[in-house]
Amino acid sequence: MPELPEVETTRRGVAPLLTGRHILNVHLRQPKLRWPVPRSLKTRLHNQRIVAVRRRAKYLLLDTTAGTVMLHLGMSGSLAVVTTDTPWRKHDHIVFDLDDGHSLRLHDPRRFGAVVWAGHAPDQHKLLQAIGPEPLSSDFTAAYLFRVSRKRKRNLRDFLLDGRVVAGIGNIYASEALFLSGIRPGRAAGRLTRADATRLTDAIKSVLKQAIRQGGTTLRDFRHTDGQPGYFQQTLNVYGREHKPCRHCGSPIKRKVQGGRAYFYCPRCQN
DNA sequence: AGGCCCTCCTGTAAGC
DNA sequence: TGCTTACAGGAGGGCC
Repeated sequence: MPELPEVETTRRGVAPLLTGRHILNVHLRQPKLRWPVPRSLKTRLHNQRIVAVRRRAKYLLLDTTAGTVMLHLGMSGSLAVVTTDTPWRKHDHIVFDLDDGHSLRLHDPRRFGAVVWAGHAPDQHKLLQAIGPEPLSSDFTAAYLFRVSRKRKRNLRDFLLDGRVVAGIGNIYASEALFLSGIRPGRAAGRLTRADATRLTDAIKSVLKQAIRQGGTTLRDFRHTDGQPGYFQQTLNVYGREHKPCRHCGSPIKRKVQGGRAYFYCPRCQN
C-alpha cells in the first residue's frame, strides 16, 4: 500500500523515537517475508545504536553503528513504536527492542514487506542500485523525464511505476499526477512532448508534497505511527473515483485495467 | 534493452 | 447467512 508519501510519513513518525536508541534484541516472529529475514540480524544489531532513519524510494534505512537495515512495507506493512510489554498483534513479524522500554514492530498481514541487511554501504546495495532519482530532488527534472521517455512504448502509468525511471511512485500517485498534468495514463511514454514532461514533472512533485503535508493516503489500513489516518484520500481527484464526477469538469471518471492493475482518469481533462 | 507476466500472502467486500 | 471470487496501494525475477 504505502507509496513515497506514506513511507515518508512513517519515517517522520518513527525517526525521533528511534534515533540515538540502542537495539537490545531482535525478534524474528515470522521471518518468512518477501525474502527470508536473516537470523544473523540478532547478533549484528545487538547493542548497536541507531544513528539515523532515512528513506530511499519506498525503502526505510535504519543506519546503525554496525551497518544499515533496510525495511520495505510492501503493500500492507506498517511500523509501530510501542512499549515493550504491549501484547503482540497478529502479523507483528519483526520486532526491535530498544533501550528505553519501547519496541519497533513491523506489522504486515500480506507479508510482501522485507527486512534486509545492507551493511556499511547501503547505497551500493543491489536493491537500491538501479533506482531512479528521488522525485522531490533537483535530479528529477523535465529534461530528465523527457530524455528517458524517448522511444518508450509502454503506457505512462506503467512508466511512472517503474522505479528505475523515478523512485517511490505507486499506482495512486501515478494516476493523480497524470490527472494534474492533463495527460492520459494510457498514452505511450514516448509520445510525451517537452511541455508535457514539464507539466508532469511539476505535477509529480506537487502531488507528492501535498500528500506528505496531509500525512499520506489512508484507503484501507495505512496509519501513522500514532494510529492516525492520513488525509490525502480527501484530495484524490481520480483514484478510486470511477463514475464519480470529475472535480474539474464534472465528466464521469473512467477506470481502466492494464497489466492487472487499475488506473483512473478524466476523459475530458486528460488527453 | 525493453516489455510483459508471474509470484509471494492475507483481508475485505462484493456477488450469488 | 455463508460460501466463492475478485481485488488490493509492490516490485524483483525470469522469459521472450
